[in-house]
Amino acid sequence: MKIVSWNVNSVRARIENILNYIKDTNPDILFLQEIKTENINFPSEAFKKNGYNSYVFGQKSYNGVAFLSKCKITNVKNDLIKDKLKQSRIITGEILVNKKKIKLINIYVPNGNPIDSEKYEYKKSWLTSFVKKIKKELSLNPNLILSGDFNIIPEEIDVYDYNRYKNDALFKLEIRKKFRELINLGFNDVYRYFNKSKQEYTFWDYFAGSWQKNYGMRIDHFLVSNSLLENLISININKTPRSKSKPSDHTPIELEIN
DNA sequence: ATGGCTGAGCTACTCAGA
Repeated sequence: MKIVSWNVNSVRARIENILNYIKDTNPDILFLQEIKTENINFPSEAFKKNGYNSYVFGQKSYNGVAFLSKCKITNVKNDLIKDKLKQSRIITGEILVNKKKIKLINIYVPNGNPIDSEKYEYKKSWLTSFVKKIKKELSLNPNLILSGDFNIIPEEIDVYDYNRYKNDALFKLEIRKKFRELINLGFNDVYRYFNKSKQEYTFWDYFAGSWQKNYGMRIDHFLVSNSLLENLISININKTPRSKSKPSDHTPIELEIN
């Protein structure tokens, strides 16, 4: 089973890119972030024609997350944590794989820049609530797949020049510590599990030729709980969509499990 | 290099992204 996470930076502006990607790679489930639209304007019909059900937690203009899935996702919810600003950043659901009930958690973590603003405080408190909730979730169901745009660069190797990001909300130590807290609850950063020292990215800025110069960062992640380690087959950052015309600034990360 | 693009909402421009 192939599960993909992709921050599409507007589902409506990206519809052609997404449909082309789906036809090329044939994933079973997609976790989308930054769909930037309300539920009513989500292009569910276009996805339905291509064999996918849509499960949407939208918001006007900003944020918004969704699942696309060939199979049914059950128990879909938007209320995993209480979001202080009522932004659409989490959607969860359940699937059955080889008799294992797996909970899917799709997230779009606040960016948090600039660090001397309320936005940074929001990111910190959001992550604190989230880590706390995930600890509880793990005690209820040990089989968790947690993925999305974390807006966290885990380590120095995960960005083209970490010195430039020391005081950035994506790389500040107290933010990276939140990521480590999650891992320490009993998760694996799947990309790093398979690639101990490889340097690859999932995001490149639109400006200053960042893509051409490979000035990127790895901020989109798949975390799976320890109980699912035996089910992992592979993980791949697929850079092709970022090279296309009118791309998202993020590219998909693809997980294969059995 | 704290923005050089890009998208949404809306029709001139701000806000947000990372």
